[in-house]
Amino acid sequence: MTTAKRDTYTPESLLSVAVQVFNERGYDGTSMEHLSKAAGISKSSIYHHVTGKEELLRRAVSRALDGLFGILDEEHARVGRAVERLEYVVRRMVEVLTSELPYVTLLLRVRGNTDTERWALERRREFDHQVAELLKAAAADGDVRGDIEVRLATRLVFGMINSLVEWYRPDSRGMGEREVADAVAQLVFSGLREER
Amino acid sequence: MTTAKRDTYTPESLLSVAVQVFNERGYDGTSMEHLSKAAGISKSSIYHHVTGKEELLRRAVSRALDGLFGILDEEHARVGRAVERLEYVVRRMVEVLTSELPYVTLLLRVRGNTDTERWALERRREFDHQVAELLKAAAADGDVRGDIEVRLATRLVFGMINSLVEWYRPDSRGMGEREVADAVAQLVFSGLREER
DNA sequence: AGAGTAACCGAACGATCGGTCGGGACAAGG
DNA sequence: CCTTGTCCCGACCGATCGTTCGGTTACTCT
Repeated sequence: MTTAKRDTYTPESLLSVAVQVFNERGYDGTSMEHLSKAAGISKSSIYHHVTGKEELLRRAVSRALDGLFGILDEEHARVGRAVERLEYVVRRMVEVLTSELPYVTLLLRVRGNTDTERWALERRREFDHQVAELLKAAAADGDVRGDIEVRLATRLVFGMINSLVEWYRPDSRGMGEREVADAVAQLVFSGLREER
Repeated sequence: MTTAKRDTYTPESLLSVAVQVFNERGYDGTSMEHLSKAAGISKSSIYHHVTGKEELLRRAVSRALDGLFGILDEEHARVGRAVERLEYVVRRMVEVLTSELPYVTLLLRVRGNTDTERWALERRREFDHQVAELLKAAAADGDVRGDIEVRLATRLVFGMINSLVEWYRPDSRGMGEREVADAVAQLVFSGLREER
């Protein structure tokens, strides 16, 4: 009944080590040798748990994409006024980025050199597109300024949110997930300027 | 007096080819073979023009950093009200990002695996710091909202601007450099919400 | 105790990595 | 003509790449 204590690797626990190294050195810059040192097992032992380097990448970006697409299935993202659904998605994106930080970080850095990477890029584009549709609906409602093109605004907002992976570290005290989500939401909707 | 026609490579012309490939495949994902195919000369010939792969990276990120730091030396970035200097820097950053797109793209993607990369990261941090000081001054003047921490706001604004390298393509008609700069400035200072 | 298997290892594979070497083609200057 | 220097090449270097293989350890179940 009780889960036996595990002092050996599972594909998942190995993944968490690998993703960390991938993010430090870059996927291409990480050798299986690097992974084996970080995991504390031999290079060949890694292949007992996963089929190879690319499977680790695939598992990682899948997890990130599942988190992001999961947002769009939530009730607050599906019903209600478009501008409010948009704000909900923006805040939830911050939450997913922070909670799944290393996996999303890896996702946002794939270049498209392999089939796995190209698939990840395609899924990302699909997600971006769905959020862009939300922004378009909010603009049609007149709740969002119409003088900035929808695609351009989407990209800039995504750029701001996605930049989280470049600097957010969960341990850095004084900057909780909630504070970041508030700041992003305020900046996105009201901008930097002092409220009039 | 007239410059002789050049049908051979110079370090600079080779650099422009190399940077393009670096940005497509990632620096670590690019081999000297890849570069030689793209340049149309043999692998060994590349070493006639540059000392190696890392020099190409160093030249590229130097060019990008020169462009960015150059902004801070300009008159409008040095004199006047802080909030206006900040807006000027933001707009000029967009201009530099677009005009030096491939070089800045490469700069924003270095991971820190080599001495060159670590130096680039250090210079980037220095630039970010100086812009953060500008934002802090604008906040002290009361021209910028005080409820978002300066460092956090700086990072988010940088995230938005730097995301340009992920999607801006100079050939895409209907989206000129000026339009992007306007959109960024409006979004940063006024946000998405319909003006009241 | 013995069988079965999950977890792991060192050694080695062919391929590719960044970089070196000696020399050939060619134009310019004498 | 011959030299000089630029630009380029194929062949090759030792090192490292991701991966495979044969085999050992150690735990589980009967």
